[in-house]
Amino acid sequence: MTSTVQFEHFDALCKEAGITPTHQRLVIWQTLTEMHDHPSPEDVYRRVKSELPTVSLATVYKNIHLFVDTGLFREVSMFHGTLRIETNSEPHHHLVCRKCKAILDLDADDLSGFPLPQHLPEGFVAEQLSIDVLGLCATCRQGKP
Amino acid sequence: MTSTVQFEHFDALCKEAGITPTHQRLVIWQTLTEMHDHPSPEDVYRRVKSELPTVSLATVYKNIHLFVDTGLFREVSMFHGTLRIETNSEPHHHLVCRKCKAILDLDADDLSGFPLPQHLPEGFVAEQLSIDVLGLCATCRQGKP
DNA sequence: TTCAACGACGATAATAATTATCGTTCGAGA
DNA sequence: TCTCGAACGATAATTATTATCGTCGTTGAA
Repeated sequence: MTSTVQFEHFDALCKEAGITPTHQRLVIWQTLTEMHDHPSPEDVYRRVKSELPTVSLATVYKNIHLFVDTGLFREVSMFHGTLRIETNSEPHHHLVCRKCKAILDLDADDLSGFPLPQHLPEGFVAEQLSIDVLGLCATCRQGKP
Repeated sequence: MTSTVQFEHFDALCKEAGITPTHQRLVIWQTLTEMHDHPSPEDVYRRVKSELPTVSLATVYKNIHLFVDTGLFREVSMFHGTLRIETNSEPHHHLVCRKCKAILDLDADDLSGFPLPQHLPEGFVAEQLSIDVLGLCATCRQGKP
């Protein structure tokens, strides 16, 4: 459901990022904001195609990378062979099952108050922390204790 | 340089992990312990092949996964499309350049005192934390300020 | 408003990484 | 030593991703 407000918001984001706001990009962006997990490019493609049947998988890839490069979305590929996109814009971290590779979000509160490290190699500028808690999910614990 | 001590150590590790200690596995394991960075399977293959010319790339892949699954090594694939193996056994975290994807190790001291989170979803058992500091390395900062 | 220039799109070929298959060989226990 | 199942090597197949290229859409200038 494309509202004018959403479109204008997207338009502003594109201007800020210095990219052209096209119809395809709008739909891909909307789709991403409506998905509240960590979809793969293929997942996104499937949903976008239902709204925009002629879209190409390559376009989805190109624009996901564009969004990630310009900071509209973030990548979260930890422990997956495949690219995953972070659609949750709230500050949070991840819980990753080392067996089934499921990714669960973890409120930032639970891992708050953590300072950016002080002793970095010469010239490295730290921008953000990515914290993953590795372990076993309930389901996988059944199989192998 | 395979010493008896090393071989016995590997033998014990295999027994503990419940896997058969073969010659190929020994060489792959040794190679990994001698590399102090985050090699790709292809990197490992090249080195192993110099010692064991008939080894197959598939064998390297199979055994890397086996080592990772049984806990002899850890995977570190963050922000890479490709599998990387953690060969540094000291507790530490990573510094990742978001542009060139370089991975640098960060002593655990610099990120110490971090508690495992308390409010986990029902049934999830946290085993370890993986902390990545994202930013720009000195080289990449030159190109795009 | 119209038009040229350039970037974006879609289709698809190509590449890179990884995994599966399968016949042969090796290692551990009887 | 012998036997069986697991591991190996060679390679085909698969999967994910990226590049190519002709066409189309968007934007800014006239």
